[in-house]
Amino acid sequence: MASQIRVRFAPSPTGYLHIGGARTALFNWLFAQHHGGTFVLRVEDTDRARNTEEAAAAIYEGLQWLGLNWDEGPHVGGDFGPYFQSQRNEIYERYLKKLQDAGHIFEDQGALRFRSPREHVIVDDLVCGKIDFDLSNEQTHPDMTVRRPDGSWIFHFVNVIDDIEMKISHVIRGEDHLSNTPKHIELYRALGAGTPHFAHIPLILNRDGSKMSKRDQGASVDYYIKRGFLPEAVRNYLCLLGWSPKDNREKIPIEEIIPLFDLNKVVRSHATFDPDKLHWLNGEYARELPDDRFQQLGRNALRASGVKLENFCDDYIRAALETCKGKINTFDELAAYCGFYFDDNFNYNPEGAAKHFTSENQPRLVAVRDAFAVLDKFDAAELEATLKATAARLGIKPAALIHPTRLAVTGSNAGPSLYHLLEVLGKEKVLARIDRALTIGR
RNA sequence: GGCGCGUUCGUCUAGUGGUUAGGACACAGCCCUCUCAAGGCUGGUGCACGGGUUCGACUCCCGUACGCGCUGCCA
Repeated sequence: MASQIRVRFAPSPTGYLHIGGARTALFNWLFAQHHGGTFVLRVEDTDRARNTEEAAAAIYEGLQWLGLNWDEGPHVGGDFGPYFQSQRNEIYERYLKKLQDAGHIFEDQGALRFRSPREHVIVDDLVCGKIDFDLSNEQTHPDMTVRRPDGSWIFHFVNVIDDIEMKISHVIRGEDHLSNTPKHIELYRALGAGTPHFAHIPLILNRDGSKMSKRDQGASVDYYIKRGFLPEAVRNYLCLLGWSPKDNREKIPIEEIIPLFDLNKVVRSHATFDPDKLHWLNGEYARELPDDRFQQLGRNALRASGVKLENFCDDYIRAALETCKGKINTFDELAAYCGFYFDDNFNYNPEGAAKHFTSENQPRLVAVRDAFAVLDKFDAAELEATLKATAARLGIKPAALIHPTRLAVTGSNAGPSLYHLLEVLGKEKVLARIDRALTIGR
């Protein structure tokens, strides 16, 4: 038996999916998943119907990336369409007529307004609790406009009608709509429709307490797609913003969140978006990625950074990426981390060069080079043994050789395991790079 | 201005009258270690303020402050 739970995400096609909108969509989706209900996507394009498809594409892309697939809406259809407000004019006309016939509508300079009954309206919110709004004062609560003189519709009106028509059972939306809710309820009543359940979820703010807006870095889901974040990590992080499993877990698979998710566990206060924590959580997911997916995402990231992978053979790329597993948090860090595999003309880290390319280390590096040069097997185990033997012969600690060698072949003080990286690079490149360092380093 | 919501470490949160106020990110130190990560250990920082109620308040009530939202012929 199908559940009667129906929720919707109703974005305006702005050309990007806001991180707060994504979280609202996520909570709706989770609620639907939890109850075996239906998740509807509706595009609220009352105002700017022109480039709707194009502007909505970014929203589809963001939702799909996060795995928030809708059961009804654009592309997938459904029994309550169309799912674009710009195509629902007849429905709105019909409802307007109904209100007009009942005497709820009056004209004001060409615009149409809904006459408020002017009473107290109790909003019984699933997150915020019961709230009493006093709408009796016309000065503070003017009659809302439902239609502009040019015939276009106002959000409050069409939003309510669509929720009625689409049989939405739970309206889960941002807290910025809480104060609008009593007006909406007046409309439901005037239309003789039952009111849905409401749940207003707290807003996501910037570090400085301001509302995240389009201009803020990281306010768009697209930002995380481009920066090589993992959708499951972003989704997990978003779940933790305003909701908690209450058992101290942070990293939770979505399959485990679904049965746990409930509106009454949604926090009432605003949340500040913390990029650091997302970064950490992404690393948690990145570290346990299956090899094939890591390889795929790694290659994508390198190509996006301008690395010409076509100039290298597949085994080499594979081996190179293998040494990076578990080392990066987001894939946009990859090029900086292992770009040396694909570029012989890298620069040396200045601090590192000052510290390790010293006259004292010069002969040591030569010793390493010579030891490596006579090796037949150029694998990690052999390289490690050789380097350590060389250190012992010189009467110094392996570290005294390791650091200059790493800098010489990678240009950096940090990176993948030295012995493995040397193996991947291969004898020819390793020797050439040490030679280059010996020239430049003096 | 009016109305509404909110306020536990810097941040996300647990906590529903009696707790050494817990966890996580970030930060610092130590351990491990071929670097960097990861991992382990340790540490510091918190109940906005003022009144009540109560034997006892982070928890309940009132007020103040601060933040946010709404107050559009934006959504």
